[in-house]
Amino acid sequence: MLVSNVYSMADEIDRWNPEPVYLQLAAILRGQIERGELVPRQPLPSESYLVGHYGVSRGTARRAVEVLRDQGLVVTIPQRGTYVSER
Amino acid sequence: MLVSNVYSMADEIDRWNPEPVYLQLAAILRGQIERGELVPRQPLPSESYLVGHYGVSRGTARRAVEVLRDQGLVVTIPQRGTYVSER
DNA sequence: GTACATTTGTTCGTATGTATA
DNA sequence: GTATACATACGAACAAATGTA
Repeated sequence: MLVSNVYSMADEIDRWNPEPVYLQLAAILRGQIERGELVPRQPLPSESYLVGHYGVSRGTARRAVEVLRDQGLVVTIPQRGTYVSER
Repeated sequence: MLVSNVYSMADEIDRWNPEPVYLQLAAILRGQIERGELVPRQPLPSESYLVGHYGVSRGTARRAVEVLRDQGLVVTIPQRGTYVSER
């Protein structure tokens, strides 16, 4: 079959995974960007969405976004939102 | 010369100093209060600032501030900040 | 123009787990 | 065993700017 044998991440937080939750979430979002599910110039899910959808605290969500920001994948505009970087 | 021969603390944590880090940090902040660098009714540096500036964990920063609070040098207002006491 | 909701920024309280001296 | 220290993670509250009805 034509399905990739590299199974995609479930896009869920695994509480048994020793990897910190904020890094797991950063990896999930990074994957969505790389797969084009999150598009440049489009807003990232808000912090409160991440909180509700992934079941993490706001601090953890913020930290995940911070990782992506440090990697240049997203840009945050205060009081507006965080957007996927161009390029 | 007129410079005091009591050398001021470098306002840095000394990892070789057997004195606990939280007590060193408390002493640094106490010195800043006594020298008037931190003024009554003005906010103390935030926990996150102390974490970043002195390279300590949040728990350690909190313990340092706790010491000052126990000594009546500062007052903490929940969700607001910690302030240098008057008097 | 006003009121409200949304979103990020910031701060504080608390708890757990791990490591080290 | 105790004290110290760090990293992680939860929750809560308030401020400020923005967008919209």
